[in-house]
Amino acid sequence: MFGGVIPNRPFRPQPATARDKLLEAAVRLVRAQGFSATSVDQLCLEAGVTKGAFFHHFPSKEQLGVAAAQYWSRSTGEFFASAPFHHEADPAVRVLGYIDLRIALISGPAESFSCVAGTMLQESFATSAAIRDACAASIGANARALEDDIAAALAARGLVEPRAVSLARHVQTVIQGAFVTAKALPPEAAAPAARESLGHLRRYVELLLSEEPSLAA
Amino acid sequence: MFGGVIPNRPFRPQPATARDKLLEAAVRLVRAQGFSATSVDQLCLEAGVTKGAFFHHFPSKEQLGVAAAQYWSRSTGEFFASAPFHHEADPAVRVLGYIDLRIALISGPAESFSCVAGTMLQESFATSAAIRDACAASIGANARALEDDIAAALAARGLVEPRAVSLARHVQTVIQGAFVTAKALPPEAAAPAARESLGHLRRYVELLLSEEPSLAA
DNA sequence: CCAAACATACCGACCGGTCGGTATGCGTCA
DNA sequence: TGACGCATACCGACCGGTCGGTATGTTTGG
Repeated sequence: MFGGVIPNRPFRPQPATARDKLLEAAVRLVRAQGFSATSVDQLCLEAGVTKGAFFHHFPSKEQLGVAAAQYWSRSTGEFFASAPFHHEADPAVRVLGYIDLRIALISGPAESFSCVAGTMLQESFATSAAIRDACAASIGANARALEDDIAAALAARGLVEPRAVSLARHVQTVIQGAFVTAKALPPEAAAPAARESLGHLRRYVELLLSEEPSLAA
Repeated sequence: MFGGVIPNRPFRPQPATARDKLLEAAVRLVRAQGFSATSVDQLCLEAGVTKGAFFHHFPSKEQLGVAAAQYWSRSTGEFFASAPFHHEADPAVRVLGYIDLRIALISGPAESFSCVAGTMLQESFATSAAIRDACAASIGANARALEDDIAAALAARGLVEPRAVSLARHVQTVIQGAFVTAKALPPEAAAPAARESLGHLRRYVELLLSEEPSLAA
């Protein structure tokens, strides 16, 4: 890969402070068992810090959840922002390049490639507005990062339908869905199935962007 | 709608026994706040039964989760099995009819149209094999119910790619993803966004099944 | 020397689960 | 017919343990 990162979780800094260690632990545990099933004690154990350190850095478990979503959003956002597909001249190629990169990042068991924001969103959207908003911002940022390229690609084909914002959201929807249904399969089948769904998404985008303008009318 | 059912949650029987009341309460609460964030006491309160009744019918909270997934799978399965789109002659129309029905069922806030199996799967796949398997069976049954129609529609167009099993799974993936990303939006925007993503799925299936055989080669 | 960065000990509320007991319905046999 | 025996359905107080959170040190870097 590029930038010397670890495929599934880019931009993984050596966690130095107790705060960083807790955020890293939160990413691992939330992916594996969700947020509410993860206790503060468990987070401290996984991070190798004590409870005092936890509540020194975070006023509550909920605030750690918010911070974890932001940490996740920032590190993944930086990773995708620095990906080489942005240098492609054709916006359609950039869009497909993003999807190909997402496919390439999927490997191993489900908990190693699933999305922290999506997982937390699902269980916290009704119980914690702060966590919901942080997760929504993370997924929304991913969609927005795609929107301009999609808009340019659609415009280049003379298409007014679908709207770029809608298609960008759809891309994130399929990615999130792939993470969910992957968890229904045995570990060794999870990644291939998720990649296959993203393959369908890729084909859809390809069909849209290779469509003859006459067919779109 | 058909059969005199309630749109979002078909085949809702008048819950008579404490067991049924608990399963109905589980559907509501799990949709809203997930499984592990829902306590046994809360389930009893919502169902209007006592804790004694709970553990009379279920040996553990985990087993209630399994039963809730099966209850969900059975009631939704019966609903989709009895839907009128099955009477269409063209298998492609049946497939699109299924997607259209799924779109029609999406309304109101996210917790009123989201999937119990998908929600529980996400948080329990690593902590409870029994719940994971029950949820996986529910989603798998939905995919399998589509597979024959998809296979027939693809065969009628002379397509060997994609495989029917893969496309059937993809349909479920997009549906699950739509439920997740809907939760990132304010309640009034959730349903329209979810419908829009299923609209993209519908367009993809349409593009596939209306594709000229020459293009597929 | 003092704040920031931790560690330790502890709290009350709530968790899933247990247990002794009651109400009710049904088959059975004198 | 009716009273007995027994299973099912349900009740609610209670248990040990874990939960998120707090109070109070102790260490450490500037």
